[in-house]
Amino acid sequence: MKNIIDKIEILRHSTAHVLAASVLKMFPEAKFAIGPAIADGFYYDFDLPRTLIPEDLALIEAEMQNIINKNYPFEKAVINIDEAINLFKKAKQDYKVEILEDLKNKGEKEVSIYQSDNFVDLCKGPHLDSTGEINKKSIKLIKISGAYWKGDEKRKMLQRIYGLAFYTPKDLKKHLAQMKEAEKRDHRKIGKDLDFFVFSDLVGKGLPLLTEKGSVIRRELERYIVDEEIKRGYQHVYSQDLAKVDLYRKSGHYPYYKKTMYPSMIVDDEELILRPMACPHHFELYKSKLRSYRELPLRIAEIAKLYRYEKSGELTGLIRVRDFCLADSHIFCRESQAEQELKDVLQLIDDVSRTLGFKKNKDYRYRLSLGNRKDTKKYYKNDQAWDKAEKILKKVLIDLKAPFYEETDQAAFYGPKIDIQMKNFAGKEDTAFTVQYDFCMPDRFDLTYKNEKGKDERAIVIHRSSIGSIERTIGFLIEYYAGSFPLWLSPIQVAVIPVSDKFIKPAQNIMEKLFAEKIRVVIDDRNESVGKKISDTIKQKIPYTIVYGDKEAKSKNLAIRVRGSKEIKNQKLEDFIKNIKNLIDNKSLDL
RNA sequence: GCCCACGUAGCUCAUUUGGUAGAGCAAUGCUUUCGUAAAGCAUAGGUAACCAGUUCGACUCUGGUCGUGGGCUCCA
Repeated sequence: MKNIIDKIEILRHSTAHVLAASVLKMFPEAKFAIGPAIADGFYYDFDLPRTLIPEDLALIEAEMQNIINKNYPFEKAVINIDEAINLFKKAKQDYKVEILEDLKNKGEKEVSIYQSDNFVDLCKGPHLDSTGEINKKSIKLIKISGAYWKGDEKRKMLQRIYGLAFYTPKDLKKHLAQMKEAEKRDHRKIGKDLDFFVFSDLVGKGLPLLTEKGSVIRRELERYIVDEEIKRGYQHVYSQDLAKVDLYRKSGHYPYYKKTMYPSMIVDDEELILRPMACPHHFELYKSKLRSYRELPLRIAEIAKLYRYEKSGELTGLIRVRDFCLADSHIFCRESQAEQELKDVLQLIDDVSRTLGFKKNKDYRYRLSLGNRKDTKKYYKNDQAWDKAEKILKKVLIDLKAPFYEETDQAAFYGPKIDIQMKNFAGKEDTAFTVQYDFCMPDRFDLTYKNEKGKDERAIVIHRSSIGSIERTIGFLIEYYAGSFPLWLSPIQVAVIPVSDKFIKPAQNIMEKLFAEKIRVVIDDRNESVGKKISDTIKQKIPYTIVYGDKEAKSKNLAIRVRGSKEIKNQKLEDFIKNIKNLIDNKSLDL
């Protein structure tokens, strides 16, 4: 049953032991926490007498090489758990003792320990036979960071060392090259280089300012999604960014979300707050009149500005901000309609993703985010409803043959959800879009409709975002296309370059004709060489560049350079306009 | 928020142990009027993130604040 992934995990975990052994040499009083294999490598958490500095990594790595050279065997011994506790107590390994006591409480009778040279570690294994099996040229320590013991921010912060480990130096090199490529595609770097967004210390952290170019991208995405949703039967609304705190007390968001909400402000006798979500606003819209079963499903949608006080260390570029715009919607329906609505939402998300160029399975996958019945603090208590909701979400995913995986303890407090996880070039995943099944809010807000018999019935709410947070989606797109946006999203679609001053006038005429057709066009009439201007349009990733001079004036044909190609296409202006408008209207991914 | 690292011109970066800043690109001006990845010359541009402290003297050392990055935790 062992496959290659398991094997490389053995290598990675064994390398973590070698790391720990090296750290022990440098710091005999070091305390050891845990050191698992992770994607691409491993880490180990230590409690050390002093904080590590980056230069330490080279020293530790040198010691690791040494241990590998010595080819120590990994020797396994199975011992009684009380014996193990005594052993690690004597060694003053508090963290290991804590792990052992947890194991003992769970009923474990004996545990295995592994020894290599003088380093003994509690570990269930398995391991390589000896340290010499590790190729010392295919491992590398990469970074130091802090990490809470047991992931609990109230516990001590330990020092974590991350490393990479592969079978061959070639694999390591390949991985490092990929990391470099990801760095080049980093939306923060490209966003700055191509002038999409900026940050200002004075405006504040987590509050990006979209430049004109970035704003074009946002406007196009918003127009697209609003039109698309209206086509599919959504009612698009505008509601306000401010609301009384009472609204969130009623929705029940307040106790759960208090930490991520901005503090309230008191104006006259009202206590107001910047909204962290639009749900309750849409509920109030729903409740503004008596609803009939005939109106359902009722889909209220909004490009909603939301404010969340994210911890400062969590902010990154456009991916995680404190003030963002969510393509949000709440679908009010009968329980019997929920399955079809969920399927339609997933279809919408698929269509949106395809339009943006993201590929299912390759670029994104589905996460069925489940609750935890035992955690009544985090989740609304109603076991039966949770079971039902989780079942229906799973059924929908299976029916649609969607590639998904399950994760517990990832649900919203009011119900389980399907998260669409987008993978970036660095291999990390972020939630792009989300679909949630809510049986809790309808109770709290008393969301009802009149059924066929004129009796009140409880509605179900599906929360969903189609194109996600616009900011985050722009971030994904920047990285996905490395700034070379599809034509319809390109801030500048066409650049016109007159060969010399003599041709500025006719070039302006061309520009005006394109402009009149709502094509985003600029003219580069700077006193620079043609080569220089071409170089600039390439740097700016402008899809089409038209060079205009004597030849074009005589032939009435345009010389068009298409992004990504060195060849020059010749085309009449009318044909070019027709062609490009067609590509824009179809949101073509090709030029 | 916590651990670590970082913050020098619009951008990318120099300034070897403390002696008050320099380059390329960009910008502006002039020359050139140019054919598909960077023409030439000149000019201007800095309270070294901010605030204290140590020192005869701080970009450099110390402390604090703000911001950025990588993690932890959290999440759209």
